[in-house]
Amino acid sequence: MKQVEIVLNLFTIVNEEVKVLLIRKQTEPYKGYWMLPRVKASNDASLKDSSKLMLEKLNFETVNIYENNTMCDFEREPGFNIINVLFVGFLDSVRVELNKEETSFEKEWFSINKLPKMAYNHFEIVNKNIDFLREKIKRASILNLFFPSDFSLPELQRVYETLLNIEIDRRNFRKKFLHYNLLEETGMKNEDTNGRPSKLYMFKENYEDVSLF
Amino acid sequence: MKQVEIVLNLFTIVNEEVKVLLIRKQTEPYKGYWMLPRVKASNDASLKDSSKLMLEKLNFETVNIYENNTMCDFEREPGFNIINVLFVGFLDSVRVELNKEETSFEKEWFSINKLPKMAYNHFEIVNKNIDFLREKIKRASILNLFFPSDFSLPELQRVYETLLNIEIDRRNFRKKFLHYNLLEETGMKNEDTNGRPSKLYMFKENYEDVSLF
DNA sequence: GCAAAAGTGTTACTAGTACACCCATGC
DNA sequence: GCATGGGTGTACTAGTAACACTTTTGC
Repeated sequence: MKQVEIVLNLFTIVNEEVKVLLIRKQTEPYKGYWMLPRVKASNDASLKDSSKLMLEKLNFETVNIYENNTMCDFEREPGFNIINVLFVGFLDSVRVELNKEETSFEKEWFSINKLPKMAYNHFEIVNKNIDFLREKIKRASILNLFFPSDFSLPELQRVYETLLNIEIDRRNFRKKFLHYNLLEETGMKNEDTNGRPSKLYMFKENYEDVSLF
Repeated sequence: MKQVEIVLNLFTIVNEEVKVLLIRKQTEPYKGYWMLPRVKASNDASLKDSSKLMLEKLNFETVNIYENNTMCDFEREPGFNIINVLFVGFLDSVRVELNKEETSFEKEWFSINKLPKMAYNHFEIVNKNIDFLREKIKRASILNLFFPSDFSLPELQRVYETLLNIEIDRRNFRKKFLHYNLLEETGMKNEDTNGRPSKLYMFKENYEDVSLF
């Protein structure tokens, strides 16, 4: 037998820490373990549509997700070939904050450095997706999907510094993104800060794909 | 119902043209059309293993293949959700030459600029995989998988010039690859040429991932 | 010895890095 | 008015791009 599972891996960055959204498994096997949100691939909908439905169940509606790859969990059940189709999304802290409300299942954001015991091969999956993310932010190509709108350059910089584990000069970081003509100002400012409010940006409709790091 | 198909997309470059391997479909639907080699995902083997089997059937044994992504062909048959798992490989002209022998099915290398009528969504798949390839050769990360050994720098350069549709200075191209310490000489030379034989190289076991283009 | 393709080094320019001061806001 | 974080310009350094001649082979 064969089974196709859609696995959703949502990332965010809070206080310089990369975090993933996990939910608590309520049934055996692996009862009480944490896992990535998942759903069986529907026969009546495309993979993308099924994953959108899953996002809605988690109360995220405006998150862009990106299909990464598949992973075969051939070991899980003898005679069963389980194929995980991986979707990755990236949320800013505002969207995470809006999602604090109660759900029927336990959910929590875990730092990728302090992951709990996870069900199935989900630990492996998270690591694969982190690599995917790390690689993707090195080029401009799909950054607009990960960062839909309303981010400040210091915020964006923290994402880079955290994920790539490097330190970047603020002025040079600005220069890079503005020089390559990737961004436009929204005209808004982020006032929820101690110091001077930061300008908010969004990616342009069309920009050239360049290598950033 | 749900069905998982492994689709194999082999590329090569001959005379500055990017080519893909297609086989002729012998049964309805799309009888007589060309298609990518494919196989149903086995219940008794991982996706990777199934794809290796398919390679053997095509008489390619030493080709590295790389999993790209999935594509959902939800429209193909009403009530059927067909999930294509895409594998991509890259062959040098020597391996292509070795594969000229007869097979029970018709196979042919088509230039990506002159593709024939193709079955299902395979045209779309080929284009997605070309983009994948194009993106991958811009970084060092998995170049060693695409170019396992025994290539000359002029050959490699032609791949870049063709796929990226640019012209590169020979000296600067060499400098880039040698400076980043990606390659080592095999000590062999390619004698099958008109002019001076070219040194053959291979990628080192370990090299740093850098942005090349 | 001539045609064909490969190998090599130097200079000019462009892009990236390092660095310090001023600015807007909250308390 | 001071603490906090954001925004800006310039000089220097390193990496990329442009360029011509020599070398090795086959015929």
